[in-house]
Amino acid sequence: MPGDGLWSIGELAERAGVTVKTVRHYSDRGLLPEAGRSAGGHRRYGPGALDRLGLIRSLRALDLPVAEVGRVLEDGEALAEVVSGRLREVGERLAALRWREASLRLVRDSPEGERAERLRLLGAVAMPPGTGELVRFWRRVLPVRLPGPVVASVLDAVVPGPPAEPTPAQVLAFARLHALVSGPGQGPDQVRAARPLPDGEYRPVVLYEGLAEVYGAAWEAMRAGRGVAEAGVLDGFVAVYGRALGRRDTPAFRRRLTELLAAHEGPLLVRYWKLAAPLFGPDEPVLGLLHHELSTSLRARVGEPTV
Amino acid sequence: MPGDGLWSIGELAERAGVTVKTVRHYSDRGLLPEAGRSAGGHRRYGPGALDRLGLIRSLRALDLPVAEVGRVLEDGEALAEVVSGRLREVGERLAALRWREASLRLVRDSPEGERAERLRLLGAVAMPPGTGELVRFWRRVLPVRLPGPVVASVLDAVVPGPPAEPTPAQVLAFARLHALVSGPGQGPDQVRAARPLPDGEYRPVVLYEGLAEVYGAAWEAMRAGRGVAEAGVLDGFVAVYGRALGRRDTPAFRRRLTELLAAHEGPLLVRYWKLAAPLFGPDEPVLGLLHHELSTSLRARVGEPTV
DNA sequence: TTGCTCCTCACGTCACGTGAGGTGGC
DNA sequence: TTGCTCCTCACGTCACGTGAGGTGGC
Repeated sequence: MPGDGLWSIGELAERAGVTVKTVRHYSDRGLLPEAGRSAGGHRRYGPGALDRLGLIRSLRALDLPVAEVGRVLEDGEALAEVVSGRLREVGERLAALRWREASLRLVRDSPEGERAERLRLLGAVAMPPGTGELVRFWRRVLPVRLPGPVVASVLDAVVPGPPAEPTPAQVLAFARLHALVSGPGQGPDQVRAARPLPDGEYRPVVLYEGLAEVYGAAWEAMRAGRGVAEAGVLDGFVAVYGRALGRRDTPAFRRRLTELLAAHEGPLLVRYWKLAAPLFGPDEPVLGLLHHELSTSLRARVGEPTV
Repeated sequence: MPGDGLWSIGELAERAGVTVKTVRHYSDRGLLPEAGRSAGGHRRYGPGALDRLGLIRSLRALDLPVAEVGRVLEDGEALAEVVSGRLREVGERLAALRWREASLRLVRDSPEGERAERLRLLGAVAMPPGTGELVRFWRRVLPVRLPGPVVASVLDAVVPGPPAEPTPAQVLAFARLHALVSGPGQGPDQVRAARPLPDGEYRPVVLYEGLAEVYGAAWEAMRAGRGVAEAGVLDGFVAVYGRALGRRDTPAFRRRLTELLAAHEGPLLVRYWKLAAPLFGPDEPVLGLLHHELSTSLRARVGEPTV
């Protein structure tokens, strides 16, 4: 029916640079209205169809699902919302793909003998991994009576976030951390041993809030190039334990504290911090390391006269 | 049939942390052999099934298609190859997603009035865009008689590669470049006008090989903090045109050359280089800019006595 | 009349998940 | 006997591409 100013499906498809099948698909789904049909049942398209088809293709190029494209066509206002939603989704897929790429590299570059075990480790974590398991672990480790807000801020400081652009080494560390924390070997006994002091002997809020402050000071000292365990910080460290235990800072208390700290720096937490350390950014304090430095310095000084 | 040391599908699934449907799926596809069936037709699994299922899940976590998982299970040697293939694929998907993310941001942050046009521009390029259109453009612009290797090295220098992690601005520049180069307004006339000199008046190989060297020297001068158009480089620039045209470097030739260069710095290439410049890395020379600087300096000096 | 276009089903893609309708096993 | 598990189809997902078998339009 030439001369009616309308196009056949083939003419429209060619002008838009898509296949006839694609145009038919959009027509059937209602995205691209036909001006009508010829006597023989052939689709005919009006003058607005080419622009509309172009818009559909542009939106599809952004990977909007056809249904969303339909929404946008019906209501131009919806574009911003739909695009934001897509951005969120694309962000998630990017995170997953980045994690997957690092995992594949890890497997590819693993020595023969370690491959099987690493595959097993990787199979046990999501990509990207959530922090749920780590959080649950710390909730078990932390003293039961600690109030919610304190727990939240501790969790925030001790649970590393999955890096946005992980290296294979970080993927491995995360997988191992996950295995450490959710595998066997962290039953009630091990978990209890990971607590800083035996339950019931101290005031947990005083200890945790005090330690947060001391770690902060230690971190500042470290960034400023001074020793992590300079005298003022170390005194603060001892004072916090003193307050929590209701004891004064005496040489005897320092010796006792040294023993306590040594007894509770068990293999579970040592391994935790070893794995977790490289997962913190250069601007984030690694509490486990700071704690270790403080404990070690204290041990070295015990017996020395208090300044 | 308890006591036979075998597991039902449900027992196996629970131990592996997957659904019964998933196990059935792998069994049906031959990845996970059944030890046999019970009298009533229920699947029974032997002791190796749990490990095998774990391996399947690990490989699936790396997003190997089930068919590839099957290959790896049959032939452990195939793992390296399959993983490499996957890495290639993941790399491509990452590139596409990064491009898509930047495109979505671009659309989201576009002023109302520009959105429609930008959508149209984006719809016309692949994500990530290929360089095919740009290459075809330059093949039309370059003199016909230029030998293959020279063409190849020119193309390499003038066609920007799509950045691996594009910003929205770069996505827009690339889309505009694409439109510039493949849209209307670059028919034979415009393309001929984009050539550095009228055909037949000069020796193209001499010109292009010479210019490559001069641009290199200009780039070095620029990186070293000296002027792009310091005397030595500028003399070289003139000399190359002189050799190509069979003329000596005289004040008259310099004036003539200035006119030629001005006549052929047409809007097509000006716009090309304006769009392309931000698509080159900081360590890559932008030939169009260097050329412009050299031409401009020459124009400024014409009339001055040759040193 | 001969090609070419266009029509409408119907199926495949990928790795399962979701039923439906029926049955085995403790 | 009663739940619970397990069985086998069959269909849906997503945006088309690929036929098959038939017909309109120049």
